[in-house]
Amino acid sequence: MRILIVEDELPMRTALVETLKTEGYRVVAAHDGESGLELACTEPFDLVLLDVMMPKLDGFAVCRELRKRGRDMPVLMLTAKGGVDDRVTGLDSGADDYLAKPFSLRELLARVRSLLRRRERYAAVPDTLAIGAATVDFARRQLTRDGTTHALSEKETGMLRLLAAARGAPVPRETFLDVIWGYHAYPSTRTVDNFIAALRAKLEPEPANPRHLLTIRGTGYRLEI
Amino acid sequence: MRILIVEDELPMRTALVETLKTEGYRVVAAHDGESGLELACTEPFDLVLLDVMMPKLDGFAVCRELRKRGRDMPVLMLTAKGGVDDRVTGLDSGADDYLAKPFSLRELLARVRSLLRRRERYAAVPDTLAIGAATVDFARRQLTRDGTTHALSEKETGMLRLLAAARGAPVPRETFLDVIWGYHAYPSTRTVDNFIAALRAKLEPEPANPRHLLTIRGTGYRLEI
DNA sequence: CCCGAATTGTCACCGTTCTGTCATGAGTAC
DNA sequence: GTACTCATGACAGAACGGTGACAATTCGGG
Repeated sequence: MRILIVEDELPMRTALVETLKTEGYRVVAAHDGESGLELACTEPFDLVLLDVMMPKLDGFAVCRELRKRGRDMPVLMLTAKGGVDDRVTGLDSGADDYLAKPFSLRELLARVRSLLRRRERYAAVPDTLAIGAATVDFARRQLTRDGTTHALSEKETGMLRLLAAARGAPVPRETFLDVIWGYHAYPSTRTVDNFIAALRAKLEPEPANPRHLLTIRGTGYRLEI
Repeated sequence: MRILIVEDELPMRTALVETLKTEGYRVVAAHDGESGLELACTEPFDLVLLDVMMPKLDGFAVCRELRKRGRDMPVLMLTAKGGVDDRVTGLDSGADDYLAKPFSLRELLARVRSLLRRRERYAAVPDTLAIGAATVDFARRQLTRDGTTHALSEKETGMLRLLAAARGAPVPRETFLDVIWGYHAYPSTRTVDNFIAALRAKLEPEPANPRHLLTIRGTGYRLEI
């Protein structure tokens, strides 16, 4: 797992690099926002640790720019300020999690692991998947059944992806919200149901009698291929 | 991948040649602007490294002349001056990226990779392509449908090429801007939409109901052949 | 077997964001 | 000068995401 650290203060940078190396991650460090952004855009990383307080290009700006350029690796923000405002700005700019200094290295590692794990399952899904009589093309974001092709929205694609990644295991509603919606934005559980309904309409020959996208009462949903 | 280096100072030239050769690129070096321009026009290169400060024909002039003659390989400018002015002149003259001396070789390699990657996909498109009832001739820059032939502008051709290279996957607006417009010149996203509209008018029998050049909301566009 | 609580399905509605379109104008090549 | 290409901003319309109300279903306990 390759991790990029963007942090201007030397002592903190060193501490982060050493800690993460010890855990077996491959670590690259940048000392300001610009070089960090450059690195993040040109080399592949599985996670970015981003300090907020940096001269010139701060962490928020780097994160926004990253998202703008379509990089979707998880970003963990680090900041000295602990205010709510900062938190909101950070998550708004596209960060996935947020850690206020001072933090314990133990806590840092836990969050890093959590973010990496979140991606893992999700990433290992093939480009196309056959579900009953239907075929899902994740790359093209479309679903074909009986010769009819339905476009899938961003969230719909994400939910199907997550269900596929679970390989038939039930996926709790909370997991959908965590992974698809992200750390912030917590819509009601009704929202998840709505998307399930939309997916059933496209996927199931008989949406009222689902045979593939099944309800697990009290838990969530699971995908029967 | 063939790279042309145009640099008058011997030590720098040697360093660049050696570094890039070590990375496995095929490298040719020119020691002044005129011979560099000559080489760039007569032999095929995938990338040009261009020093700005050279006697007689400087980097800006070489780059402008290259573009004028229709060579569209990526150009990476190198200069000792780090001023904003220089940067603007460089990008205005048609360069794709800009690196101020002194720079680390690591950074140079990262930019080279980035520029080459940007082109990669783009190159592997056949000369003509059938899209539904239409036929695109990339070399002649024209599109024929129902016996009517439409001329395609430079940007229109580029966008179609990029869409074709994506093989049905969605192409983000950012990617269009990166690849077709280049590193600098960041027009608004409305510009991309306008070109899509123009392409639809020529490509689609029913431009209001596109069946080939599809919108992927929140992302960009994709080509359904 | 029936009742009631909890969970899920469905629907209409609304605000936000994104896209399509157009008029306009600068810049450039012919 | 004229035609063409490209860029911009305003605006309207559409798609998407999110919510709350209510109906339907499930399940456990009397």
